[in-house]
Amino acid sequence: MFERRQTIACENEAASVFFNVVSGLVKLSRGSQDGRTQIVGFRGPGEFFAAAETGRLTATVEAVGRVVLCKFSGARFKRLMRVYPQLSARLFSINRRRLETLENQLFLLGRMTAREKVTNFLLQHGFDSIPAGAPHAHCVRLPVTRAEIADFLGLTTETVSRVLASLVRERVITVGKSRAIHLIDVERLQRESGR
Amino acid sequence: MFERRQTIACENEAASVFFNVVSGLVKLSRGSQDGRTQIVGFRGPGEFFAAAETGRLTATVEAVGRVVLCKFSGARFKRLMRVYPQLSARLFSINRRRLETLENQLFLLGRMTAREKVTNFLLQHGFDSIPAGAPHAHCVRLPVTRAEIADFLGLTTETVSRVLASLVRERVITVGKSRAIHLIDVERLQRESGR
DNA sequence: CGCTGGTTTGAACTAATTCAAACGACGTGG
DNA sequence: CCACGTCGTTTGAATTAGTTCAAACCAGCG
Repeated sequence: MFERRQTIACENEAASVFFNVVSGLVKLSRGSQDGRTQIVGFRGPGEFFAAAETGRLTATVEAVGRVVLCKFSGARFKRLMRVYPQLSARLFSINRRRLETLENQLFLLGRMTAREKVTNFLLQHGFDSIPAGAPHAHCVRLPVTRAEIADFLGLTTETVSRVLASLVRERVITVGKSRAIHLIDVERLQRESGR
Repeated sequence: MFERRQTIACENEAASVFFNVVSGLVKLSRGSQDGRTQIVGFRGPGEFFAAAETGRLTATVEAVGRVVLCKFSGARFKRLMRVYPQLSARLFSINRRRLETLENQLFLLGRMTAREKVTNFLLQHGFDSIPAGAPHAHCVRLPVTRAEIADFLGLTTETVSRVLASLVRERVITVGKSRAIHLIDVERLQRESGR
């Protein structure tokens, strides 16, 4: 169990462990000395993150909100792998999917405009998005701050804020209190999301 | 066997295959309708690329120079997996390493300056780099064009060219004919490579 | 010798950043 | 319940890194 903002594990930290997210959301990020950081992924309920065979984390893990985790030691995890052979195949296919996700993100970071980045984010990360009654009014509850969105998209908070503001002006979305965002014109978002 | 510029397989193409690179270099890339492309990786001799279980490639594969490949059909590959169980473990750990590489690339694309991107590229992709006699004069033979470097680093050819020019002006590197680049001041490059 | 594909260079432009300030939401404690 | 402080968000103005467009240049090659 970790509170908002708490660091769960650090980049390069020696730790032969496997964590499963029970509830809440964590972010995995890379940083440089001078303070720049890039979020390389989020993990929600049912998802996991783990140290490589080398026993080192490739990213810093931090709680986005209140988070409950289930921790397996390296040894215990190996035991599980032996008992459930299909687990190994499952991990393999999850890793494959993650590679694809990261490739997508490479295109996003390297080739998309700020607007495209943000619309993509809105469409993909409706973390607990509710496809509310009306077909054209999905509500996305974003548990992350503008700064975190920025660190994920390779932008600044200001730019994220400005893009959202312009989307509001154009009646494509509306932003409510406490990080709620309503997607009004999903089709338009999709058209503008590039790719 | 494929010649320079030849497309070996296309993004989303249905193809249950596994390719091993025997000699030469291929690039994996993602593209959008409007022509933007982002290279998501290179594969050199001894490395492989394959379709996911879904049987679709996640990227377009193109020959960088003349390339010799060894192709395994999906069925044949599965047979190999059964015969050599350690192969599966090996693939797993390679995928893990690839995840880490892509995470690095995310930071590079999202948070580094053009200069840092290029210096990183020079240091990492000495494809057939010769640690020549002198300790401070590594020679990198780049088999890729400026445009390809740009597509890998999320820049334009012009920017890549300009950064290289400025590195030459500052006597950190020299560029020879036919894509040879000599790294004069490796220490400086490392210092400037960010991270 | 003259193409062709790749590279370099310059000048103008623009998307996104930086810096600064005001604003709003939310929880805490008086 | 309200005042206060903190943290996050928004907005504006100025700046800049990188792009775009255009042209010249260069190397390799038939």
